[in-house]
Amino acid sequence: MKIGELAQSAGVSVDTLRFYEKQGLLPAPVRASNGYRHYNESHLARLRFVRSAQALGFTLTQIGEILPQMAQGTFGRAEIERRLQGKIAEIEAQMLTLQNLKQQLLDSFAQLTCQSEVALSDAAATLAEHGAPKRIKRLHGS
Amino acid sequence: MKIGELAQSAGVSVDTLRFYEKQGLLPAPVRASNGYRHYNESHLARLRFVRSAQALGFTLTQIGEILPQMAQGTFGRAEIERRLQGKIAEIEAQMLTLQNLKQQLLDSFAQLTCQSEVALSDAAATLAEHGAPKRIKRLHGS
DNA sequence: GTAAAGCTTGGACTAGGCTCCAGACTCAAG
DNA sequence: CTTGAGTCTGGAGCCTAGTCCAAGCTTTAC
Repeated sequence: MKIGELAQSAGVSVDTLRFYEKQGLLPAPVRASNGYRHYNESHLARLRFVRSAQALGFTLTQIGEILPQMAQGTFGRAEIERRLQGKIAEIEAQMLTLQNLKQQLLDSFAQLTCQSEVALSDAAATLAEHGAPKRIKRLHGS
Repeated sequence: MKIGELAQSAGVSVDTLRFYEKQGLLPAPVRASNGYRHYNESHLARLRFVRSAQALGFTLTQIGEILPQMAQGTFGRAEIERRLQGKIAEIEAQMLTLQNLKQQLLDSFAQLTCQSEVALSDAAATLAEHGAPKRIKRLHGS
């Protein structure tokens, strides 16, 4: 399998594949005499794992930490459990933040419909004084 | 008001103020003969508005679009309403994504406790096939 | 008088995950 | 043979919202 074919199979770009290789997320494949990378099924499986873990909210860095442990087999049930729990807690915290944010927007909206034209400004000012959420921790990239 | 005083009043760093000025979020203040910036109350008000809008989930870019319209007075109730609605919709979409993500993690977890040691991998693979959330749109910066 | 704190500038740097580029090579189709 | 698509490399650039730095000025406090 050449790089374009693997990219196609997995739904990623060839740039992404070379990037993953550089990052150590994908093992360097054998090279044909022309220098072209040649991948096999195990690369596809690995790539799918990386993308899936990413979909589960893990960052590439975290995935990079998980991978060698999995390969060594030292990655037991307890460890997986711990990581999943941690990720769930992260998500719950984010949901709470969003819930607050939404409520505050709804409040602004309520003020707006029954008050004045500068309600956004007012609501925002009020919000700022009474302590708004500072920032939302990003789960993974943009 | 010198830059440090404004920063103090608004609870931001002087670096942030210079950054906002460069970005056009804060009008350039008059300079004293020594080159120092001198701010007035309107700068503080503007700054508070920027921070508040940010707290409401708007990005600096979005705030930069809102500001000139507000200054012109062409920014009526309908427009504010529209933007708040849009932001609420964004948040709801994010919450839904997080809800799905959490459910999928819980599923992985369930599989894990009653199946095998490679459950994460399995769960992830399953997730990938059945359509995982691709990415979470960031509400605002890290 | 001297030291510390504050102000000025431009520019580099951060994280995360890619994306794009130039210039050179290889391969497949017509 | 030519053309176009695919591949190679290293490195730069993008995005957000700042933060940090150096080198040099000014102001304030003692």
